[in-house]
Amino acid sequence: MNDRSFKIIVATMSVEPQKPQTKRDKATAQRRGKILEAAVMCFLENGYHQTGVRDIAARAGVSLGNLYNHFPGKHDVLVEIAALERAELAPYIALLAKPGPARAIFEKFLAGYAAYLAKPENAILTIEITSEAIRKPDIGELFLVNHAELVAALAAILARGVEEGAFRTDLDAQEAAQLVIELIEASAYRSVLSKGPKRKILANLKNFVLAALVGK
Amino acid sequence: MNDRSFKIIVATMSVEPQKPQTKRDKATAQRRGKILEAAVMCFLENGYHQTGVRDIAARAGVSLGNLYNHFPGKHDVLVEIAALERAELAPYIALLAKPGPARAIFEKFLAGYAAYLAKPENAILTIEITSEAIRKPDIGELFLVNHAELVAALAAILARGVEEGAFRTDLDAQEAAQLVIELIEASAYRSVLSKGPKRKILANLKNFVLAALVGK
DNA sequence: CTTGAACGAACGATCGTTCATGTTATATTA
DNA sequence: TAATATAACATGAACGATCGTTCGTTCAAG
Repeated sequence: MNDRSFKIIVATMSVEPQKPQTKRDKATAQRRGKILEAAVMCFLENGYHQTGVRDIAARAGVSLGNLYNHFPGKHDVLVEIAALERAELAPYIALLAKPGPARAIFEKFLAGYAAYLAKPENAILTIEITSEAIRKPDIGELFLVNHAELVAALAAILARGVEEGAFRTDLDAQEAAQLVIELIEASAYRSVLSKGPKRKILANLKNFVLAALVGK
Repeated sequence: MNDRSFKIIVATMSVEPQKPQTKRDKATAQRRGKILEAAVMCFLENGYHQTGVRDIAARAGVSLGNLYNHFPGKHDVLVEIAALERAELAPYIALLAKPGPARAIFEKFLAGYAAYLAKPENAILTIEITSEAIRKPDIGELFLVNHAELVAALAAILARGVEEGAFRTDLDAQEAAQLVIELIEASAYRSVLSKGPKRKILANLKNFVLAALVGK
């Protein structure tokens, strides 16, 4: 498994505050990061419900009791991870907000976001969180906010594309954006589940989506 | 919650054999059906991992020990449910195999399958099974077989549609079928998760998909 | 001296499964 | 047909394991 995404997650979370940063605060932040990192790996390998708090603590090299000094409970660990996952979407939203020809930007976004989800660790973690979101309201809300943000950014550029004449004139930007996001994600999940060769998935996805948007 | 789908499930499973049908066999089949029905409801309400064997037994009005006379274990209950879910796809596959104009049949299929998944109980149950399929090979295989069957049937009619001139000539039927199925399913799951009004989802889905297929 | 991080034993609950023990319906006898 | 043997059904207590969480204590930093 690739450790890259964990690094990102840990890096992201250390940005948040601007505290006095005593020696102890620093150590605490590191511990929290280690725990989150360990939790992500556990959830990826065995799923949220099959992972015990002891597994996380052991993997993080932290005692069971100490984990509860840093997190109120198991659920809160997942919530924090879900929030960090959300932060990883920021670059793609930023990309969509850039100036330039709508269609070119869209294609860049499509390739980038699809590549991001093509990594099994990202896809599986998202599935795990989504699955939990069905019954845990706080996670569900977080999930929907992520989605809405991404869809809104995409809808904006689709609308601009319509104005530029790059897309069909009768395109409902909002709904099309929803569907495109869903299609990218679903396609990624399938490729993770089937474990087959995934070389041509992106190309087919691009063809299909562009046909739907351009309609020519 | 709607009890209709459970009835179907139970009815489906009673068709299987053509046994001597003693009084005891009949009672046993009923018990098994009751247990499966109860399990489905539990899984829908609380998810697979949050459901205990005792919950299933209690809901089915069966003793804990007796449940193990009918099923080897909890996992096997889910496997059986997954298999029954698969059987529910049969009508849609059959629909795709019918003769007639490809486009009309496709539109009928699209509406039917989308409507099926629009029922929360179907969508959630599928999510639950999919989620489990990631780490349980037997369920995963079952899931992929379902999918492959549906995709193959859809690909066939898309190919016919290309011949008939109803769809774009450069359409890769196999890949397009994959994507269409994924899009229908993903769209349904989102609608379940968001709990918002879902009246216009089908119309938008249809527009989008047809634009992608027809490309005009 | 105060504070909170760090620890692991312990708690109560629940998990999936097994088991000993009746209790029936069915098949086999007479 | 009536009696009996048999095998499946039905039951809930019990098992060992593991769950998430709490607690009392130690120890070092502020």
